[in-house]
Amino acid sequence: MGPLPAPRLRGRTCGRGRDLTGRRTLAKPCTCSPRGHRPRRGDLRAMTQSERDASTFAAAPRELDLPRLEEGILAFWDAHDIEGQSLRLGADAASGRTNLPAFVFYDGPPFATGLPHYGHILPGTIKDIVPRYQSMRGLAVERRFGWDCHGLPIESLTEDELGVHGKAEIEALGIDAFNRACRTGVLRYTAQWRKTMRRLARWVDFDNDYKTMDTGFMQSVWWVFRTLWDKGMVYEGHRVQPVSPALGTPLSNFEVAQGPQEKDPVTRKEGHKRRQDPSLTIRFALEDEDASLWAWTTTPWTLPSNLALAVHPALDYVKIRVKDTGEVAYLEPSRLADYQAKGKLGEVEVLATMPGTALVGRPYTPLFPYFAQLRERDGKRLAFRVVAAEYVSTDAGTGIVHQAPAFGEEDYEVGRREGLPLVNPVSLQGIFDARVTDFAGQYVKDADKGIAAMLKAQGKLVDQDVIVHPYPHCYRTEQPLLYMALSTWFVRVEPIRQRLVDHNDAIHWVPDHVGSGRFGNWLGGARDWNVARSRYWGTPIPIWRCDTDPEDVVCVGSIAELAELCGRPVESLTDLHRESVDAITFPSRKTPGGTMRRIPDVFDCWFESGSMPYAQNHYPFDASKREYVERNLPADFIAEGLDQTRGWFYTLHVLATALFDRPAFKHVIVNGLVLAEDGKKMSKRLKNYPDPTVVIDQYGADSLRAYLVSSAAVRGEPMRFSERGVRDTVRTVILPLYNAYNFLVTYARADGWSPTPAELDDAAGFERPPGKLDRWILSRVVAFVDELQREFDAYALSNAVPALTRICDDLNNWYIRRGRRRYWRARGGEAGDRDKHFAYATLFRVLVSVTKAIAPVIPFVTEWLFQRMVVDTGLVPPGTSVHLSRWPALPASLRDEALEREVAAVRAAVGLGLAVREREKLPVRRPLPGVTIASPDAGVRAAVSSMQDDLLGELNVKQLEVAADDSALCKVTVKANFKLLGKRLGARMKEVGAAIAALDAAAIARLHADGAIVLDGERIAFDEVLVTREVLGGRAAEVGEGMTVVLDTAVTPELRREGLARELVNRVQNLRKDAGLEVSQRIALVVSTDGDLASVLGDANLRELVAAEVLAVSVEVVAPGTVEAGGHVASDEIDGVPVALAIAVAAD
RNA sequence: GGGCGUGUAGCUCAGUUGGUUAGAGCGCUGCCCUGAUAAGGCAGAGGUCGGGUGUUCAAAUCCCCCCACGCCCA
Repeated sequence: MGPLPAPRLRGRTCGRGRDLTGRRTLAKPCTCSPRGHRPRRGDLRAMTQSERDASTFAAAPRELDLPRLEEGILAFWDAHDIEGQSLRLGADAASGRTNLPAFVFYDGPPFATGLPHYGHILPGTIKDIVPRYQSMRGLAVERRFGWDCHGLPIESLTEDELGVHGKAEIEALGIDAFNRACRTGVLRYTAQWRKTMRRLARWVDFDNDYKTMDTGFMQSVWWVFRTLWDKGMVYEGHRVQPVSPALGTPLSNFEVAQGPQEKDPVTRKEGHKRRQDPSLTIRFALEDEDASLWAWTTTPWTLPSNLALAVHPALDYVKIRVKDTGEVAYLEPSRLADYQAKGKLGEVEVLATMPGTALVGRPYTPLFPYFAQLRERDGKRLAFRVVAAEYVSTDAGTGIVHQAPAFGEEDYEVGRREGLPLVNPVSLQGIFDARVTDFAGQYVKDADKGIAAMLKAQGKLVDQDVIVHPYPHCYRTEQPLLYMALSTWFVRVEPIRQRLVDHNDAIHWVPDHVGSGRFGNWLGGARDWNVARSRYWGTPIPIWRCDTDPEDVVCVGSIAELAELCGRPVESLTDLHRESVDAITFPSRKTPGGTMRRIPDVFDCWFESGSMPYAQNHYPFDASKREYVERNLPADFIAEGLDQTRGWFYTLHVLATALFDRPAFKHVIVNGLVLAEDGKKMSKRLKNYPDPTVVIDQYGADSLRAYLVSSAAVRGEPMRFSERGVRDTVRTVILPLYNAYNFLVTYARADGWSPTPAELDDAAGFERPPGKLDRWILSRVVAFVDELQREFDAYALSNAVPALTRICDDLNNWYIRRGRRRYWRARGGEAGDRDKHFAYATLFRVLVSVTKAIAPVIPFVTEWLFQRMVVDTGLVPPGTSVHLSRWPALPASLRDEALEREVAAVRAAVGLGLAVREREKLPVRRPLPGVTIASPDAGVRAAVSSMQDDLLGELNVKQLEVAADDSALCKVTVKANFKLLGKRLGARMKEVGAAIAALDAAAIARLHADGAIVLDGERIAFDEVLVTREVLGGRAAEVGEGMTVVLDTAVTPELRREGLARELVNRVQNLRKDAGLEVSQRIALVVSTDGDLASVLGDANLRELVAAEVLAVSVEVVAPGTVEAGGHVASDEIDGVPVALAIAVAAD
């Protein structure tokens, strides 16, 4: 798809041309100025200087250039510090400087490692809409921007930039230099972020932001950790982690995922790069029987660390004798069959079958002597025994799995459960230490061969093979990773699991399935949290350990405490990063002669994100904010993407529960991922999405916001971003609202009508209009405002824009359309003036209310409308903003649902009538003698009768007849109401349903009259059937919506002449429009024609009708061919009669 | 491999405790209307409701299995 043209709206003079049939043509050249040289009439500042009359509406711009309009509003907000006023209200309330009720919002910190894209713009919009709405509701909302500065993404970026990779190189460069580079790198994009957020009208305080790398923030993180420590929630443990031996460092999951990938040749699935590894089947000699256990491994280098063998407790195992050798061995029978099938094993005799549980506990001889001393402890068997493990599978191997607890996560878990010691004779570089005497100093993967050879020589090898399998490799060195248990620090989560689940019940999730499903499940199975990372750029873990007694550790909870411990002045400790605190040591208070040194780890950066409610306010060190923090937990509202479920949402929740036994937030909107239009991830490389700044410059931020916030993504589902969608939003959302405003301004200016303060009064004080049309639109607006309020209060944002389109439809396609003539200048009479006043006042009031209610979603256009309607007209002082005003509060008593139903019935009748005209090819301009509306519903009949004028006008017919009985017009059939009857009849439903459908007209009439009928022995009530009507053949009628609409199509000569007059009116109006006349300008009309048309104008009444409709002060009929070219002229045919028109502007 | 979600018209999505003609908007086609609107109205074409199985008088909807996509976890 090529680039989409920007929507450009032009004034009437450069509109698409029309020919005189009223059809639009594309032939007419466009006279609008080229982009960039447009008249600046849409610009707020320009307009306020040159075009604004005191206390009346400014003219609508000839062109609506949304991006430019938005820039003007940004300048207006800046000039009057509107955003600042809103933000300060929030900050003041939050900090207790004012008594305004507060609405508490936490901003989730983005990683500032790139430019903002749709994945930030969508949550950014959500985070803007809710606080704007709550502000209008009278709450003060503090909104502080947050920056997540630490963590691996920024470290990786810095490594690339500095060209240093891995621990050794970073430490050679110096942590100081590395962290300095991280510190500058992380703020590189802040200016662009700020610019983009401003352009999107996201009101958020960048000046009073928080950064996770600020000393105050970091000190609060220490406090959080120390508090957990004091509660006994911190312990040192091990976790099996992937290690890159070449880099000599453990890797994060993120880095593992960045390792080389390839597709599996069979499954075609992307996975780790595949490699060849040895595949050994080893015999372990049982100590209590002259037999062996066969076990299998693909990592021979872990065999020296073997401490157990695992069997599945529920699987059956067999004891066999191999016929050739006489060896007796145990293994799983399906695996036995596999070995035999592959020819690795000959005939066997099955000696016994037993469940895995029967093998558990049996002792075997250590394969190697290195750790044989672990066989017993305190006289009890410790290692080298069979254990049970559910994870044992029969996919490969023997069904008996070698266990080396230090070298696999599952092994580690089994070892922990079984109380096995943790034996790790391998360094981070992958080198065996001295304990493995035969292979000491060897790289483990190199030792694989020697280990296999030794086992073979000792007769312990059953089988040796090679396996090709996907295996994680180092993202830098491409060497295979080694998994090993490393010491790390944990926060206990398992003991507070139930509290986490309980507090989650109090959280309102949007969509709710995230809370009950993904998040709830995660909490229910929550594991202790490994909070330590052996990295550099992060908040150092404040644990100091004695160098002579590893059990002697202290956790430091503040700068002051550290200063006291190390004997330095507090003022000298201005930074808490590794380069500043690693060197700090102090003598142990417990261990004489011992020196306390910090452990090298830093915090998982999620620990910092989860600490933000406290750390952003330097809790508890800043005494002025202590109460504030405690009062503002939980937050009223947060929002982030679905990917944060186990990230920020989780860490916030865990820490709030652990520290304060509270949830961290009350309402949360979870947005889904924004995908490219092709349904794939947005990718810079593929260029499968348009640059956000380009989209904003083209269509405006309001359109983008409205588009995003109407998508499934605000309900946590993935959405496909389409530029076309943004463009359509301009047309379907922004323009209809603008058009309604444009109508008001056009006529108010022509009429000199200006609003008075009474029209701004939402309270009950204003004078209620007597007319049905006005009362109807007011009722609709009350319903609209209520609906938005309900949706916003439920944090359901996606229905706001559809609600706006519905009210705009009511406004443009019924209220204004039906009320059009009320705004025309020549009305005369006191009654007319009074009606006109209500017409203007109602439309004005409606537009202002709609503008306010939708302001949180489309802040620019609404501000622009507000300025033009309310500020320019002098109702409020300059510098007033829609976003600082209160939510519309129209009296609920304006709601009139009965009236809404009436209008709905009339609009339905009109729709049916127009459908008849369509089908019968009866153009609406041609009047028809009558319409009959038949409905058994008295409400429908009353509605069409009472709004007869609207109905006749829309359908262009002269007479309305209303009837209750439509039996002469329609064929009535009934069918069962399955929903009702099905419950009652169950299995008989089908049979009875058929009987109901077979009822004839007479039976239906009886059913209606008696209220019930007996069929197949079942009594069927009238309200248990559904009535369907079908128009009887050969009629100009349509049926639907509980009524039948029939048109009388007998056109009299008189009606035909009137139709011709209206055709003529239509041609003149088109010409007026093409000529660019103002709506109130008078014209002199010359019509050149003969025949029927000339005689129509010869009729004084019809000539008067035409003249009145087109504002002609004179109508002259001349013979064909006498209208000159030039000026405003047009020619056409009406009913085959040629006609030429000429108009000239006349004096008023 | 596990958890959660998604799959309905060309596109974006509704579809209630299961109820028999599966809807809307956009786009397309035709017709119509206009004293504000590059708008609007009416209609038409367009669907194996991802596939399969089961439960039921009745399944887009409930069960089970499978497929595809996404996120998170392993």
